[in-house]
Amino acid sequence: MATDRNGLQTRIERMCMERGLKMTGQRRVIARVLSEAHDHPDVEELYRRAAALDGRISVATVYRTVRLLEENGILERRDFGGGRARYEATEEGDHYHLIDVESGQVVEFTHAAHAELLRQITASLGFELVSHRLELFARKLPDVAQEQTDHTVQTEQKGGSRP
Amino acid sequence: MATDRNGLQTRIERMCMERGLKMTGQRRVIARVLSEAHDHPDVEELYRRAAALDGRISVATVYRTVRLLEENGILERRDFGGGRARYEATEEGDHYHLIDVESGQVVEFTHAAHAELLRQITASLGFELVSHRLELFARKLPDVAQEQTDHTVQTEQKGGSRP
DNA sequence: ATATATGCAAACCCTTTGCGAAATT
DNA sequence: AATTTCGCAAAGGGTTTGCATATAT
Repeated sequence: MATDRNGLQTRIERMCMERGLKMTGQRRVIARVLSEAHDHPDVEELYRRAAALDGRISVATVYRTVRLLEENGILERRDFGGGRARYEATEEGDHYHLIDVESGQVVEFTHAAHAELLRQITASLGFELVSHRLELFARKLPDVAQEQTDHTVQTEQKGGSRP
Repeated sequence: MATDRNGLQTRIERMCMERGLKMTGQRRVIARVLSEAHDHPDVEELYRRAAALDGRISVATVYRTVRLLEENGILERRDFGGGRARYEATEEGDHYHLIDVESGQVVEFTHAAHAELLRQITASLGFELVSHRLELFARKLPDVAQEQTDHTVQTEQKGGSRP
């Protein structure tokens, strides 16, 4: 039964097997990279990390795997501007992204009321909300002590982009 | 002084001249096409419409012009999914887009409170909002009589796409 | 007259794909 | 053993660009 070289299954590998996906060595490595990623890597970066673990992986396979996982609801594709798609594991809690226009840093935040608000707007237009996209492009303010709100803050160091 | 064949300046042509942009024949045609467009055409569509008016226009010029106008705040680039950028003239009133996932139809709506809400969220994260992106992907509901809200509704027939 | 814009076609970038070889169930 | 996946390199689709020519100011 598929386990990695440490005898441990990553969360994403488990999800793959639950869906009956064939687990090849490459997929296991990519699954591990994704499970350990706490940022929003693009394909090239995933490839770099995967290749560092295994070497026998091609970019084509990363593209194919990423697509497969997205189709299976395991991964989510994001577009933060900049031409390339970026990926993150599907999480339970909906969250949004703020992109620092200067550094490219991505900050995740939640806003529980938002989804409901969008659902209402959609309904008032005679539609049923299927999905939505919300990205904030912002610039860091001089560091004034901030009050803590209900927003979850999570910081990430990553490449630049423009709206 | 630059006028089109009818002796009339389009709104966008006027904006170009205000910004001191050199007005070539091609730009005038593209400006006219954009001024008359009430939808969100992609470059290929703009090219088609421009070529219908003039013929001596290349796609490269449309790309260059569209980029120039965007850099000058005259045009706004949109991404409704589907790989190609789509454009619309910069308007005073901020509005958002709902894309019908089945027909590709784009519905514009306004939501005054939204921008302010996003500004607050951004501030609470220690940032200053520069710009934002919000798109709703939705499916048309069976036609129940809808109450009219403050949302401005404007309908458009246009090519498909997927979130 | 000078600087800028255009057309054309080649180049680019990210992503997808055809094919024979390799690996999984 | 049958089927799916992989690696490679070539192809695709949207967008950009180098260069010689044409055009606006």
